[in-house]
Amino acid sequence: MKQKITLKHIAKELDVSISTVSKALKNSEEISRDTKEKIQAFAKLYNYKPNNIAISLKNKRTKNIGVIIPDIVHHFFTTVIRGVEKFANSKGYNVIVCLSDESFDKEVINMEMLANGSIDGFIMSLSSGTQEKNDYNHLKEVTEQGIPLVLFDRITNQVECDKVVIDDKMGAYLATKKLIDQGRRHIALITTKNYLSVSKARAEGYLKALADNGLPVNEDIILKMPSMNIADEDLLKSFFQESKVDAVLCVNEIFAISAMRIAKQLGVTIPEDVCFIGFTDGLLSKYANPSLTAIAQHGERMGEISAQMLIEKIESENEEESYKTEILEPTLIERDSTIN
Amino acid sequence: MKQKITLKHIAKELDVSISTVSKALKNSEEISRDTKEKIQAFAKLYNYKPNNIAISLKNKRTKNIGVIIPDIVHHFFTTVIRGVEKFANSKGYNVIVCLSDESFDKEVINMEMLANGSIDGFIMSLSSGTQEKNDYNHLKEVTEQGIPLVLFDRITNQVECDKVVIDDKMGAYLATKKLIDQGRRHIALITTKNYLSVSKARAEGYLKALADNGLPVNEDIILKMPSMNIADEDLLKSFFQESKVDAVLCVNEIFAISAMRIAKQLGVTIPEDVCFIGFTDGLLSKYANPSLTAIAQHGERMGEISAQMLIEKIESENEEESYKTEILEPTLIERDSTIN
DNA sequence: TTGTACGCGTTATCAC
DNA sequence: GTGATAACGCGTACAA
Repeated sequence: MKQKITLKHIAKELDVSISTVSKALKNSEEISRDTKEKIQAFAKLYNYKPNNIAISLKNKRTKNIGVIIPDIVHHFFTTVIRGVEKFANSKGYNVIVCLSDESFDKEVINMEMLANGSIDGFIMSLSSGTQEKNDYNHLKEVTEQGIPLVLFDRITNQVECDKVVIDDKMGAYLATKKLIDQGRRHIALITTKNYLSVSKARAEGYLKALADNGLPVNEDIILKMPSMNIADEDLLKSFFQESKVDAVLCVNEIFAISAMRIAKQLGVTIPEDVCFIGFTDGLLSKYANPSLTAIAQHGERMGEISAQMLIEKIESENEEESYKTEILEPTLIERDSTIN
Repeated sequence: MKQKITLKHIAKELDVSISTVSKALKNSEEISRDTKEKIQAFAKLYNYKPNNIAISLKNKRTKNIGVIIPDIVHHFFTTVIRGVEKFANSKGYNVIVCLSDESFDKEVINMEMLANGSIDGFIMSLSSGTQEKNDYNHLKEVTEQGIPLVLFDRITNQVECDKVVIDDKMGAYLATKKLIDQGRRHIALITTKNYLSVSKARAEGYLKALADNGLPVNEDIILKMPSMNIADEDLLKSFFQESKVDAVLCVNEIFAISAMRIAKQLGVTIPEDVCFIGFTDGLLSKYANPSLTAIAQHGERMGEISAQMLIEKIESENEEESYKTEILEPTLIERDSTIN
């Protein structure tokens, strides 16, 4: 096992001082060509690489960014990570991923763990637990310490920081509008209990589209699921049995896929009898049968933008506190679950 | 903006020495009750937390583990990350995720980036680029430096380290056997060019099952896709048009879903005309229509085991080099794409 | 041209 | 009971 080599080792071996070695390796003009060549050759031979930790301690820069997300099975979050990783890597940063598992406590623990010097900044999306509890002190503490923070997708306006979202309201509006334009009049909304910022915004868009087109709101066809990750199939079944609907808008693709399946089991023809549109244009939407018309959230782009905003903040000298909120436009991807 | 507070600050503020503060905060017996209380109260008030980086430098332990995977859109890898994160977190470790993007070069860069002190050990799955190139020097260098490494799923026996895999051969065997038992005789295999270790093992299982049951191998119904991430639909189409098959085994679920769709478009009834089985029991398999019989790879479990093996190595004092290979048993999850 | 000294934040050892 | 010192690995201002 060949030990990791340090400046000190090289210095001793070549009988020069540590600082000479340090300078030589940075090609400093102060050092003679001879010694530089000697040292550089030696360093290369033994594959010297500076120790990141020491450099971090010195510079107070870790070149790490912390990403805290509620869950990693949601395809959307995966694409965001990808975007973050891509941009961050291109700027020489590593990505530390922590999962809050939708829990307030885990979110707090993860943040504290990373905030003690492990990272230069945070990119995060709030856990449902946090949004439900409506407690953002852990975020505030972090920003007060001067650690840059970018919130994406599930955000709060109770914390001052950079934010990246898609226009969820507009997305829902577009989708609902499309359904209305196709002559649908009984449009259901399948969502979560609405403490989630995104669910709320999506419901607003849905309601506004109805209102703008003179359609009444029917609370009976607004279905609220207990969990964001899995659809309650019994609920769906009784829903489709009892309600007369001709279109369904879902706040995520798992709900949409599950709803389509239950509907088909009950003899519904898609899209003729009932049209479906889901949020998040993920793999499931693409490969569903029929394929699902979806509102794309552009996760990868969101990740890239978040990373870019964060790194700019990290690397900017001036401490003027100005925060931006970037709003991305959602896109409707039309597939076979609606009529073209 | 309240700056991060250090031992030095506390020491100056309370007019004691740094070492006294350090000891007091660790509740050392050496320090008088009075000073301890004073210091602890002050530290708590200003929310003192030791700086991770400084501790890392001192202990030569970062409490970070590096995970390098080819891609994050494959559901399987996501579940592995989850397992790793779960176990690692419970032991106080953070997870740094890097994506090699199936590229040898990126894999090397990521490894080098992390190997210089940022992490205590690696968990990784080889990129296809690396397996194709068959060059594992970057792995060897890392292990020679004494950095523990656990390979999972896509492994190589050219590097000595801990490994975690499922028995891919057995999985393919089980699946093929099941199809044969159902009376299928023309069983296709949809795979990748077989430099990928897993594809190779799966092909072996498939071939062995055929041989054990006296069935001939028909090279014409072994279809090799150019990419692991996306199925070439034209290839699939001409394949189903030209070949007479009554069952299909796919090395991943994207191939399986795509194949099912194309087959259906061509008027095939599933599972009566053709049965389908796919590797990786992911969301797509579960939500497909018909739902896909799948070979579960137990990604989360694999992640947990990898993390456990790695952390044991990291924290073990003795340097005896003994490496284990953990082989998990695959499970066949029966759904509607095969006859029950 | 090279070397010394110091600091980043922490802990451990030893001296007072 | 408290404090000074060295060390982890590196970079740099300053001295020689």
